[in-house]
Amino acid sequence: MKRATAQNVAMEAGVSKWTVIRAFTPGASITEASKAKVLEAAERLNYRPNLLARSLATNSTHQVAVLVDDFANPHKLPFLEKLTASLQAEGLVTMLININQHYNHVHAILNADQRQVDAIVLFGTAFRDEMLTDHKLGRGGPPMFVLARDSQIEGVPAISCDAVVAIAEIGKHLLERGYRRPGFMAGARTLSTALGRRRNFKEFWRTALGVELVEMSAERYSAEAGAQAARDYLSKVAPDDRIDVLMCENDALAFGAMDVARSEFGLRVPDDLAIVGFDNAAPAASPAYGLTTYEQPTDQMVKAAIDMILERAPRETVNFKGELVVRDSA
Amino acid sequence: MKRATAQNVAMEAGVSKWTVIRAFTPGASITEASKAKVLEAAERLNYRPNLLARSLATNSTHQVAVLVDDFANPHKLPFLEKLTASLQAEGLVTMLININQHYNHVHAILNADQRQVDAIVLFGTAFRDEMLTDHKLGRGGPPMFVLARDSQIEGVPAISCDAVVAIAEIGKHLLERGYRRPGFMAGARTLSTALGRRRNFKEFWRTALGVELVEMSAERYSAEAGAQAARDYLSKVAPDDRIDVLMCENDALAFGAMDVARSEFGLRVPDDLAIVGFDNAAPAASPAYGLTTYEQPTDQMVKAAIDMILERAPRETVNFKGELVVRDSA
DNA sequence: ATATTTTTTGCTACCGGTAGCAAACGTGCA
DNA sequence: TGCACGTTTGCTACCGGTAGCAAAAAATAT
Repeated sequence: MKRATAQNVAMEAGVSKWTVIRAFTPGASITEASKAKVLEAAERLNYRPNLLARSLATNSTHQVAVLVDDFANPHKLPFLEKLTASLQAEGLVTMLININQHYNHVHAILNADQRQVDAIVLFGTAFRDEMLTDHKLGRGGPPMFVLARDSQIEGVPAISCDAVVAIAEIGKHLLERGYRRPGFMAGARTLSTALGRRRNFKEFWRTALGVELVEMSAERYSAEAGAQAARDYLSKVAPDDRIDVLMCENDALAFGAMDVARSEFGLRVPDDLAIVGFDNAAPAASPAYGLTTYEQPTDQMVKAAIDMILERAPRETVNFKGELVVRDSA
Repeated sequence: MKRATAQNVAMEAGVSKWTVIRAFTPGASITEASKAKVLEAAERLNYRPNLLARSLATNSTHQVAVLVDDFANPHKLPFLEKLTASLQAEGLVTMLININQHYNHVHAILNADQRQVDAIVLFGTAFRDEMLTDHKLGRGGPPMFVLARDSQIEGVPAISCDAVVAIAEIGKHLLERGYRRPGFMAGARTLSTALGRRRNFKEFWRTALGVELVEMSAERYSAEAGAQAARDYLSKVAPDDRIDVLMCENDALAFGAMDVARSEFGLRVPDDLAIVGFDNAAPAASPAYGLTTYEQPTDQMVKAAIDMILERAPRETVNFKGELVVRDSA
């Protein structure tokens, strides 16, 4: 059965279609009598306005494209939950776009643009800045934002957790606990801008103690990749030459690294090797891991993103301060 | 700057707007010459077709609403990754809808319907069947599907993992390992249809050994809720009277239960208490948990769902066989 | 060269709403 | 009773495409 349109309801109620529209427009000029008549007819025909047609006419879809590429990170899920809930509370709907080998940023952005989304959020996705600057997609297209990641791109504000402050806090804590031989595990190496944490961490130790950071990198941001990177390092370096603390770019890597250190090399954490993560993903709190990590202020970040989308706040890069969560692993 | 329309490109290229449209319609009747002319003009004006207008005219949005309510379950993330990737491979886009206190199924379904989505997928969400049957939303609205959960609802096919087979396999395994005093931890208790696993498990033990299942239930489907439920049980029941194996309705609950059993009650898993989960979420594979669990055939399920959405397969309830993953915990 | 067929192009009508103007209506007041 | 005024209703034009028919142009046959 075909859906009823305003025109159908109008016939049924014996009025014009514009009167029907008015009955469904809050604050429109219409008498109680005709409104009741229309609503009753609408009920009978099971009519509800077609938002597609409305979007076309008003030039606003109330849809926001959210691009995600890192589904291996358990931290994404609660973050995504908050983001979608907050968007929905503002009457916005989430178009979730999975960025992968078969569907890259350019595909995604062009498609979202053609669908007339109100905004595009790059949610922690890994991309080379040139990709966005080359394709001048800005031209009258939807505004773009980078969430939970840095961005140096002109006209694309970033909403993120202040990496400088975060690393300083973590570094200070590790220094106080007496760690002296730091290591850092990064995820996918290819991305210039994604490496803020590594750079800051390296700088910290150089300045504080004059020591060089031992760097390793995982293929991807996942526990398996973290496990493999840790395995490579630990099997290559003799116990006495090893680092005493490993900071991982995110918790997923840290879980993998900790698993390998404990079960494959018999190391005690933190006594033989301390481990620090980043994100405070759910398993970090479990006694099985007890991971010392850094929690991003996701509520603030989500709020800020939405304020920018709705133009309630200036569209410019902002950084929020997170919080060090000290547990057993360091 | 306003976006260019087909009309603008037509002026620029010196043709009619229908010729422009044809240049962007694969297989349309148009000479190479005018196509080239149009594409060049389009490039100059940065034109790309407005999919909103197309959707309105063709009565098809290529959008699929995916409703999710259980963001505490880490298993959701990789599943969602597959689902979105597969939808995108078919040219469909995912509208991710977060079901919670402030935004229930009726809201979500009505909204998705108004946005003219091509299909609605209830992805493992908890709802009372009446909710869907009362509101006769089917009337010309988009087809609905239940994914990764049972459904008895007329006209709403379910794509799920065969609970009977799954529970039989798990039960058989536990029986062989010599467990004799089974317990079951369910998530949110309110849902009649969601309790298939519990019912089958109960039935299994009754039939096999004539023993009664010890039942407990968590507030929600999360590690914290699982931890609390386990804590309640273990602190209430003396060691000698306790169950020897606990099957949890999903892995999230199992992680919480295992954490509490080990770290708060000093129990060895599986010696003092064996634990079984369901889903094979990522942490289950970690040596920190080594959880025996049951893996749903997510690839098959996703494929089946998409085949139904695209009407490449009959729209009827299907069950797939999963696989028992035996690890250390049972 | 003309007639016929095929391909290409342009056209009207339509998808289901919105914006804002103009006519119709009802009411209060002289 | 007539006029001014505010409210309600209906109207045209539009958002940016699609469908399918008719006219024009190009290709082929006679």
